[in-house]
Amino acid sequence: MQLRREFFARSVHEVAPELIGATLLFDGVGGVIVEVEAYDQDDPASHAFGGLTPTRASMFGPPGHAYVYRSYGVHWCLNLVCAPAGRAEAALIRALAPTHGLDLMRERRGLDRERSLCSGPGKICQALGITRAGDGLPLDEPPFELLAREEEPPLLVGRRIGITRAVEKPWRYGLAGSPFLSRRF
DNA sequence: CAGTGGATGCTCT
DNA sequence: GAGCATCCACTGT
Repeated sequence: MQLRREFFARSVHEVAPELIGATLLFDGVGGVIVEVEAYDQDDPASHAFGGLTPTRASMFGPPGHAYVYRSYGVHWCLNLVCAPAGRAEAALIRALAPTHGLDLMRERRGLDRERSLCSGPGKICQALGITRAGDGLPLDEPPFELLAREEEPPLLVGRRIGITRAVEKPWRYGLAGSPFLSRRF
């Protein structure tokens, strides 16, 4: 079942754990979300912290859309904007279990093992072909497709990765037992 | 398997 | 000019 835009119009702290197990596709290529992180505007590690800038505009809403940013000048990273009205919050998609379009992913990522096709936010965008052109697009229309999970999966919770501020917040969620995580919890 | 360091280029001060 | 919500290759066990 397709996730509707209203699904994302809640706090990221509610939505992010519910994204684990959902299926994310871009132009028909993608897989099951196995790792996400939550960021909100009161969080010093967040792009929303410190206010609106042109490249970060998508993070400030409306919810149910993509926020794509460039990381370390090299990689693209995908967020799903999840926020109640007036808030700037988003879930960073950190890892997928690949299910759709594996050949295309391998081609885009090089001669990679299935395990490392989508085990990191930069890897996901490379494998799915997501660039700045995807920034601001609605998540309930092509090229995006988001399918709800059928059952509630066993969750892992831990500290976020790769940040220097607010490192103590337990806002990283993962699918327990998945071999496709970007790092172990 | 864990830890380290370089590449990379854009954004904001 | 500093600082990155990263990745990969390389090292050492």
